[in-house]
Amino acid sequence: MNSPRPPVTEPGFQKLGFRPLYMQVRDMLVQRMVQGVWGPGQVLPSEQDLASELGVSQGTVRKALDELAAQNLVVRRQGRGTFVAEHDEARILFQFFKIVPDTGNPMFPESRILSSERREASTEECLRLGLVPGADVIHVRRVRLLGGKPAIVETVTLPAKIFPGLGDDEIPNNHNLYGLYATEFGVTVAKAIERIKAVILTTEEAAELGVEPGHPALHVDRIARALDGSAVEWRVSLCLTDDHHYHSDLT
Amino acid sequence: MNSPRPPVTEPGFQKLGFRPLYMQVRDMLVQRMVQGVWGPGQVLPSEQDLASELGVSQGTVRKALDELAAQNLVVRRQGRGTFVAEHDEARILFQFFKIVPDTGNPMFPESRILSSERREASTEECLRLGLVPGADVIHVRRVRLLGGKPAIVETVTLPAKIFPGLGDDEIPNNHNLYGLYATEFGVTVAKAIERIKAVILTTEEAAELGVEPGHPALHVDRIARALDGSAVEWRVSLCLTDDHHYHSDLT
DNA sequence: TAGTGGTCTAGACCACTTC
DNA sequence: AAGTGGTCTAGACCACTAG
Repeated sequence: MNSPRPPVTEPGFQKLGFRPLYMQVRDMLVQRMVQGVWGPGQVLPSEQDLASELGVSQGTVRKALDELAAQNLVVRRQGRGTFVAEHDEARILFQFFKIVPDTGNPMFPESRILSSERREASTEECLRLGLVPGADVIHVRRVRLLGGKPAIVETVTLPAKIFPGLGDDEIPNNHNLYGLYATEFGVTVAKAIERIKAVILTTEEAAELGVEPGHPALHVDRIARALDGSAVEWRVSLCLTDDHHYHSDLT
Repeated sequence: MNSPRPPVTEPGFQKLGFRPLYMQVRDMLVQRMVQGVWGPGQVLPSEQDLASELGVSQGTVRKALDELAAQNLVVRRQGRGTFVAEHDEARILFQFFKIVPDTGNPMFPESRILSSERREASTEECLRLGLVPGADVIHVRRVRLLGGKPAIVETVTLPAKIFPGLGDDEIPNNHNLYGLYATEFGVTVAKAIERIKAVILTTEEAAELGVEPGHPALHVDRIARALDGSAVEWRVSLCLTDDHHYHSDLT
């Protein structure tokens, strides 16, 4: 990558070390985003500049950037440039928030923090978040409102190590947490996996949501991962589905 | 597309009629699959052959095929060729069947047909499937088993017009319906949208699944669409989530 | 007008499969 | 050895944005 003829296809290394150039470029770009060289919302160098810096053709840089755009890690804007993706409400709404009204358009929920505390991680929390035993976690419980009515109660568990100081101050209500992770802690949530079950609400849960005990709800268990693939959040949401549903695209 | 210099960028048409060449190529390839020129599992002409037939460069054909591969409509195999995607169990499992065991690998369910009948579509069925009032539909009810135990009971509603003769004979148990649609009726399911809610099973539903009444379950409402975007199936599934969950990738 | 991403081309060579 | 898709390059031109 640092000589005009890159060493990718040197004889003797074709089998073992073969990695397409554009993948190497893509990985390096991700690495720079992880390191914070380019932060969310900032513009990347132009394709030409990246190409000449890396000693590859523009087409190779383009293919790398196309993949990052497909993963929603960058946003391309013709005539302006390529930007590191932000966790603004628009992105959250289309990528990470799957509860939508049965009729009408998706909307961002209001939020009310119920509690937040810091404590030692349980065995299960260590397992799910990939923590060493004894590590600390931060717990946040909150209710989220849709159309003015409580619709979701959720528990968010975070490794304290990568969110230093979180919870010492008040956590803002009505905040987009992934935006907070990005702006305050330099942590970019890149993808997540959810496991969904149907459950019956307990008396306490029902009270928090303002419905009678015995009401059914979706139990959504999410692990969110950063750019480098490490788990940065475990979130369990209980969602009422009387006026809303979980939207899933099978494409 | 039929002359060496395609008319895409003729002066005077740049604004109004502008459509990138590769999109035109992509749409034509889809159209040919819709028409059955190339059926599921069959190999397409090579990129070079398509390029010279259409009077474009290989790179343009490649970009069109790359998009189709990203949509799972074709499968590319280096050294062999590009094939129209099939609805084999592997594809169903990774693209259309989202209920997976809590521990262990995804598996394809057994199936038991409960009933099938043909009747006039209700107002709601016409709405969901885009049918004209008075059109006929075919109803199939079946129970699906995972690990030998009933886990899903579902109702499948199909426009009779595009599945002529279906239900006259016995519908095979244990069959992959999307494979059946493709091989017997030339209908390729290309994508689907699911709306998921949590519900309490009725006495009858609970009996069919072998659990006590009042049990919670996922209510999965799916509209499946063919290559041309028309709705070809409405499926409502009630899924037990005691040993399984709905898997959702937020990528 | 200058600079960016988007499209399209032509050609070279590599990796993989099949005969 | 021949044919396929996969990678990489170099260069031209178009569409869009901003100063």
